[in-house]
Amino acid sequence: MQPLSAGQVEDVAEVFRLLGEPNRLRIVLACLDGAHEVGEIVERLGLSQSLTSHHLRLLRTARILRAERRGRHVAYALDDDHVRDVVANMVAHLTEAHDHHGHSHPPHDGDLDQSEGAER
Amino acid sequence: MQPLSAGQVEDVAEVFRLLGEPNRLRIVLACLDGAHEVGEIVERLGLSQSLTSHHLRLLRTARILRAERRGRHVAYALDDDHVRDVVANMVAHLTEAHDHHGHSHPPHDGDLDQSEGAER
DNA sequence: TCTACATATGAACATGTGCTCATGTGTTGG
DNA sequence: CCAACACATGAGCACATGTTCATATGTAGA
Repeated sequence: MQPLSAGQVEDVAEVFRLLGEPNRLRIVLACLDGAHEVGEIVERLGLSQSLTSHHLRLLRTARILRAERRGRHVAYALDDDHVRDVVANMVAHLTEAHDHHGHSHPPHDGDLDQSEGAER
Repeated sequence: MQPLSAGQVEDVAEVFRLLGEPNRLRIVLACLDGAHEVGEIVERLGLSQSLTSHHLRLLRTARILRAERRGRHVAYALDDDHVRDVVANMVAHLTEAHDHHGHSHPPHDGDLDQSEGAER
């Protein structure tokens, strides 16, 4: 993999950043199995309509989701399969077989952080 | 893919969030091809030593990177191959063949946003 | 057209986050 | 032990971001 240009790095980072917000990620996850209307998403995730719409706008502008009118409703779906792969990949990795530590990670921190756990 | 628990969603989001900052992403990208000492990273990315260390701490705590002492230096590498796959995946997708729009995306915004481009 | 519905948008606020500056901690060499 | 090097950490600040409240836009039905 050749080194990316500054612009490319920022583009990649932006997609990651948008997926890095729990509510936004839930919205994207909800859209993995096809298009869903806004009302559906609102009800299913328990978010306010306004907040959901704001997040949808960000995801739409970033070309992560795509909007389609259906009567007076609007349905959102993944704009491309890029994100589906990335998200599925991440989820698969994070959920599969590294249960040797609970979901709340213990201190770990490798060989460093020797100062932790004992006040000096 | 079964629905994830709230905690799992937040864990996934946290990894995305950490990768969603350009400098942090650059650090991770620099570590894709093996371990690198902090000084190397600092020089290579042109970031301040302090900032680099702060970012490294976050990446280490999140188990994205792993630290290893080498004399008085410290080398960082990917803690697992999860992230390598995800990042490589994303980079591959984002860099390959969808050049029909430049790196700075034009308005797009699908069928909506009809209010844009004309003051009312 | 008027009303109700479904979604989008703007303003404002609290909180989070990246960055720098200064300083602390740990390690090697003299 | 002491100085120099390599890295880590804490405080503080400017700025970004998530959320809510209020309101606008657009659509379908009577």
